[in-house]
Amino acid sequence: MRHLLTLELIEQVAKAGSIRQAAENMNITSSALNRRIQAFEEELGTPIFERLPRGVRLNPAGELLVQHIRAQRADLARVRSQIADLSGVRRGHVSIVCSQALTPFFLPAQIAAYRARHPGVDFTVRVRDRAAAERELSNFSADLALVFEPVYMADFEILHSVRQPVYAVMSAEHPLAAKPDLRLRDCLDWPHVLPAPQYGVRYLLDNALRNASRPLDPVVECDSFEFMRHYVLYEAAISFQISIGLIGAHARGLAFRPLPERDVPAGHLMLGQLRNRTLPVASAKFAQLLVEELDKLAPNA
Amino acid sequence: MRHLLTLELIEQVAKAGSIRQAAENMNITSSALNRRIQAFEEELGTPIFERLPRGVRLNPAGELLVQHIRAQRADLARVRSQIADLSGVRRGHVSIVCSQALTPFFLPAQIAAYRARHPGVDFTVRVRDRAAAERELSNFSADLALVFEPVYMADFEILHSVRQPVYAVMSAEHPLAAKPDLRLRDCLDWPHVLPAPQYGVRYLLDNALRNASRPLDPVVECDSFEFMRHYVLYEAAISFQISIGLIGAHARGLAFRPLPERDVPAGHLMLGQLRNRTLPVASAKFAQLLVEELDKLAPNA
DNA sequence: CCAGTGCGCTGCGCGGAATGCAGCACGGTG
DNA sequence: CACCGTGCTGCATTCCGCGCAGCGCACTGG
Repeated sequence: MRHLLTLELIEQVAKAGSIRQAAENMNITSSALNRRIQAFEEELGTPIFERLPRGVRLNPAGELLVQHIRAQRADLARVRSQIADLSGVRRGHVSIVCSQALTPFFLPAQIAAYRARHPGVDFTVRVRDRAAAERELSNFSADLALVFEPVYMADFEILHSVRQPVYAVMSAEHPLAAKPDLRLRDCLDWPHVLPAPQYGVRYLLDNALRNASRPLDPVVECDSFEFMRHYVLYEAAISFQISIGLIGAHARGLAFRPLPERDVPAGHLMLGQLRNRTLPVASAKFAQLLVEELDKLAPNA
Repeated sequence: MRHLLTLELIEQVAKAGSIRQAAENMNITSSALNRRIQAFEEELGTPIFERLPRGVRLNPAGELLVQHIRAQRADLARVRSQIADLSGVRRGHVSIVCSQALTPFFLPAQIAAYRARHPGVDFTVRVRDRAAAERELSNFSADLALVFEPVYMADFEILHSVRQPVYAVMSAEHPLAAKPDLRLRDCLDWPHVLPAPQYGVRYLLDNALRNASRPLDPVVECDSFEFMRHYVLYEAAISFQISIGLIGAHARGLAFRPLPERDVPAGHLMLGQLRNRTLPVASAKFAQLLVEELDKLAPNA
């Protein structure tokens, strides 16, 4: 959009940290860019960049402005999507950021189902830990976030929430696979494979054992749940995940058993968006679909 | 703001209903304006105006776009206000639309109190009936609405609500001024002076008497509450208003007595804004002040 | 200590985009 | 039928924004 060019340039300068660098990226000369910025600051009545010896940085006013710029672009995209919607065929784009647990089964199935009804809509899916996911919402670089145990930033607006107890995951031949009343301490008798601390499952386990005599002592700590699911097939170890990522897993020789909530409280898988933002048509409809399907999955809060 | 010029022109054309007319208003030639619009439609990929023999009119896509333009301008104003707020002194503008009951006492007092603390903030106050008030919120032509018995449009977000029983208003010498247990039917024995049907007080009275044997039979129907307050000093008639507009009125020879709620249910005076909108700093702070003061006035819901 | 580097910024001359002017076709009006 | 007001377009002009080259500055590293 032509009329937002200056704003886009400002955003680029903020990202690059230098006028010359940004000018390079946008294929104009630094002088032209410099003058645009000066003209804009003149018009606004206040500088938006601090001039540093090695470049520029946004000042607080600039931070506010850049947030506005992102909101503008996102809202324009929404308007275009609504206009496209008027003319019959639904087109559009949905950008969603999610926790790893959603990648093996749930999200692919939902996106495919949605695309079967609206082939004109395409998707961007990014896997991020819970902190990064919320950051991407604030950036307007994602429309929706489907995150396990989000960190509750102020501008994360919850659209739906489902309880997700923590499951112990092991090989189907593992002795614990058949034990009645599986407890967390039983699992800790065996080598255990844990997600890195930035993940929600780990957070819940850490909390559960904060005052316990037996600390966690992972033989493998890693940031891939797929890795962990496969690892327990090679060593008689225990891993931990939430159920939504385990659908269909027993077909691959895995067993998974819920941990009692008196040992590890259930976490919450939450669908959210940036507070007060109006989503594009496609994203809003997809969010609606997700809410329905999540509700079917676990009708409790 | 330079970069929004095209958008502003589009809005002007929409308002004027003709390119030539809008061009005149904005001091450019119609050809220049015409080409800007064509270029914009080209860029957007769809027309935004219907071409009619006597001018142009927004098509649905254009309606969406104009709403976006208004939102964009309002949000930019918010950003500027927040930036101004960074630099210490609060400056800004508050645009509020209200029911007539607020004009004699409450709103002047609140605005003066706010301006005593923040002299850099100026105000626009417009008196509108409850339907028009909500329309002005949607337009972004008002930040806040303080309305008696709003019509509950979907995008009216309630910030605060206070109960406001209906009072009978009469001359201090009127026989009913001293009657214990004043009932609505007592009032109807006398000539009565009523607000026009679009006002909340009238709406409540109409509802209360829908199935009654005695219909309303106003000797004067009018759209000025000030007129009605003064009229009852000249004829031994009864009028009806809510208490917030009557503060200080007994000093002027008026008496006012609450009607029991079994006769006329209390209405609600509501402070609201456009749903999901982030208000400029000054407006948000003023809204906060209003909430506190309304709450002091009547701590019940 | 002093070139070297990368930065923001500015004077200058040019090219293209936006403007204004005049005029076209069209449709409703009286 | 003439007449008006509309959206739209060809053409000359103007002027805004661009790239080029170069300045002064602050930091860096040999």
